[in-house]
Amino acid sequence: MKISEVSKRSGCSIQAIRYYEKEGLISAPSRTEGNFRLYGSEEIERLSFINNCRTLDLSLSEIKHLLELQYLPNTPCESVNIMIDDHLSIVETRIADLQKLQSDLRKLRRRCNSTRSIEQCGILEALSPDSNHSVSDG
Amino acid sequence: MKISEVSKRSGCSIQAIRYYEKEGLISAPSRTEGNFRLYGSEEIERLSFINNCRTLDLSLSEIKHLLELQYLPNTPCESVNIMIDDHLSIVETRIADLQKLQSDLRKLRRRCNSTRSIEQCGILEALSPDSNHSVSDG
DNA sequence: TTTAAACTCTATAGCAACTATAGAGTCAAG
DNA sequence: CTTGACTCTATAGTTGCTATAGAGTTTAAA
Repeated sequence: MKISEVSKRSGCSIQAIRYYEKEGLISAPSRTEGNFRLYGSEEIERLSFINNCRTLDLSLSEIKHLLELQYLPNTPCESVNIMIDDHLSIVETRIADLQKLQSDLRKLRRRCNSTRSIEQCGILEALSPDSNHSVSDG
Repeated sequence: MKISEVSKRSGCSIQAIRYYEKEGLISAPSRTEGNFRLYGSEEIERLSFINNCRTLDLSLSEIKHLLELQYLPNTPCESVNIMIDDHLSIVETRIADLQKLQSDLRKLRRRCNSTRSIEQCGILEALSPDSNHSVSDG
């Protein structure tokens, strides 16, 4: 299979596949006489795995770690669990941060209706440093 | 004032201040004989404004737009409101995406307890493409 | 057989908003 | 006068790709 077929079957873009090769997540495949990459079906599995992990926003280095673990089938899988837990807590933190941001933006938005001038705009006033109405207070 | 003082008072890092100058968010200040940047208090206000906006995750180009509007005090401020609304909807989408991710990760995590081997790990199994348990299903 | 379309290759730049570093110069205090 | 703190510019690095240029390869039709 050439790269475009592998791309379709694995869900990874062609550029991404070449990038993963460069980064060592997949090994360099054989080539045709004309220097085109040639893949077998194991590559599709591996790339699909990578794609699944990317869907979950795991970083390439985390994925690399998971791929390496698959060559050590008797190792305890605790580090996999820890990785997922760590990832979960990052996601939780990000959600909380964004919810704070959302609330700040909503408060800010309430400072203005659309009929004013820039000079009188409550939003710009709230963003200004000498304002009594800071970004975060209600 | 030299740059480190402005940094402390505005909340922007020294590198960030130089970056904002390069990007045209603040104008190039005067210099000492020895080529050090010298600022007045208006720069602190402007940088604090920028910092407030960055806290709300507004992009530099959005901030640039807001700064330009301040020179047009009689313009209607509708575009400010629209910008905040647009920003809010981006944040809302991001939160929803992350919540989906969080739920997927939690489901994944439940596939494994820490006493197994890599070979038997339910997490790795779920991430594999030939699995009947895809990443997203319960 | 030619030729054009479709595909692939490498290498490089770009994204966003900085941070970090190197190497050099400037300034203030002791 | 020297030492340490500060500043300067320029460049690389961050993350995971995408987009592009310019060149070569393959395939199918005319």
